[in-house]
Amino acid sequence: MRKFLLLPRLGNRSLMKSEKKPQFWLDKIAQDIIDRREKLNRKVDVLRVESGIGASGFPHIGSVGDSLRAYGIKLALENLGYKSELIAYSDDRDGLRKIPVGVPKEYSKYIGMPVSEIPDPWGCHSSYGEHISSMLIEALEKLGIEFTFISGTEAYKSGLLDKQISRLLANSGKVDRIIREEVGSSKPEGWVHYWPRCEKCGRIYTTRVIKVIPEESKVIYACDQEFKGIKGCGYVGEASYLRGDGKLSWKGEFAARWAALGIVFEPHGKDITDSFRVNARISREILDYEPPMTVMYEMFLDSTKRKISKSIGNVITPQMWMKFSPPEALRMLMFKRYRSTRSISLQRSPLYINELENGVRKYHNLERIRSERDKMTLKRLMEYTYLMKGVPTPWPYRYTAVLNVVAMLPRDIKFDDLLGVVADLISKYYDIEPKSLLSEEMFRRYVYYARNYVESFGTSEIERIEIDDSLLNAIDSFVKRLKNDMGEEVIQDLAFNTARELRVSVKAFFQAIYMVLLGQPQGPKLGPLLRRIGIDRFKKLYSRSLEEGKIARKR
RNA sequence: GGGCCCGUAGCUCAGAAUGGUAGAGCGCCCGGCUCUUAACCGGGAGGUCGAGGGUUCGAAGCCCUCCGGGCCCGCCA
Repeated sequence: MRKFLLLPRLGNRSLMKSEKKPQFWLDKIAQDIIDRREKLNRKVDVLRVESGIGASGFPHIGSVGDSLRAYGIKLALENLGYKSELIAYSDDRDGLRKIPVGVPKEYSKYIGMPVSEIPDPWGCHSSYGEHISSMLIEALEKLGIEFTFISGTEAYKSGLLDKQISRLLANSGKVDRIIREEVGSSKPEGWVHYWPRCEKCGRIYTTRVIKVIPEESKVIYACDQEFKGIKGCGYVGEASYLRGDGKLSWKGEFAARWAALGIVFEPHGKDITDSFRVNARISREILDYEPPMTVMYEMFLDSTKRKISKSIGNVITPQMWMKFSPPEALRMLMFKRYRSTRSISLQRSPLYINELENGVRKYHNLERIRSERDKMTLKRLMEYTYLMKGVPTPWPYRYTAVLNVVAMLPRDIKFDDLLGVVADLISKYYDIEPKSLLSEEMFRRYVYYARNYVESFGTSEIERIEIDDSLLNAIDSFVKRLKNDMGEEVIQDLAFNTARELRVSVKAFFQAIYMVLLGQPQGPKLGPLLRRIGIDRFKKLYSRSLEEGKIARKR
């Protein structure tokens, strides 16, 4: 697909001509990586893929999407029989650019300083940067991603990038030219794209390289630039560019990392497309390293198609996701496709879970899928969703059922009690022992997600509903016949018999009752539900709805 | 000023590298079932593939122009 061939163009198309079989995108890219490796005659033991993890702003759902997709490629490469490793590279050498919400305003004094050298506002980690990246690491672990963590700061200090830095600085004129050709630059011509750290004020974004002295691996710099309203301290000094006394600008840093670590794949968001292009050229033309393959993924929008932004307050963090749906649902969403997964919304989490359940079920019924392509896509999607460790057999109950039950129960029940009650109801629903439900991890998680969902989003409010005359008569008659001492089965039978006797559609009859009861056209099995709610309470609810005009007669 | 992405059924999107009878899921309509479920089974309606032009025996796809939506760069990443 042309999109991910954007950077490294595969020359030898005929190579693949014979294999016209459609492939899942992760498999396809992995195969391309292998083909290219042969072509470049690059012999390395471990094929490394990379995902950059931000350390300056709070992690959001898109951040883990990047890592997840990179991890998918790692799995795909291993699936082809190669060793692979995911590098999660923390950008904790980046300077602080702005103060995120929730961070003290005084922190503006740290603007322009590397986030790894700024104290942790929450006091639990050794630095601001470490705190932020630990949040992301935690999320990645919850998602079941295995990775090797590299701190940018450590990378610089250990000299990991020294060879590349030296080469970039020795060729700084060429670097500047490439940047100008690709994206332009407002800096004066001949600018050295490197940030020395000012030894006096500690900032990196207020400095300017005056001279590069390659023989001594150092630069002369002046701290006289302005960044975000912060003026440099005016200090002039010299700094070694080896062992971490500064930082490459993004116009070259990716390239240095790729070359130093031997990265063969790294996904990127739409917002840094240009950056990738510049780095690809720098990598190829200056560092003699053929840049990694990549995919460009879209930014996430919320359900109203607005850009996710902190100021609107519609940010979704991985932690928030985990409150409403399982990690595997997120993995499925991210693996499903890599571009145009445009909107995402926690309110739609029941949908995502439903999709997961459907996927699992279909996986065990692959022969039913007619189209070969769809069959292959679903098969691989589910295998990747479960990280190649095996797709579980479908569980016999559904999240929507759990959600319906939780939604109609009082909100103030303690969680443990809620579990019991829900297990009780669901067991009637699906004819499973409550005990075996309670022993299931997935079931407990479902109740947890459902409770959080109901707390955050509630259920649809009953507005005014119109019910057909004949249906309403049937419900009337059903309500009249209901007796306090009726058991679940009796109630259930009564509902069916009433509908049949009065010759109304059973389906419509049930839907109408659920509308009255829950404001939605379906719900848990009626008998147990009414038993649980209480016959009297149901009768009162019904007559009150009639009196208040919430239920109207449609003729 | 420069650059990128997207536009295919009511909705979400496949299909585009390699041109060959327009697809799936959901929704909707009809029917079935041992008749509540974002459960199952069968069938159906629904698309000038954003517009126009070009190349071609043949274009959703390739080329050009335009329209619409979104994004990035010219601070930083």
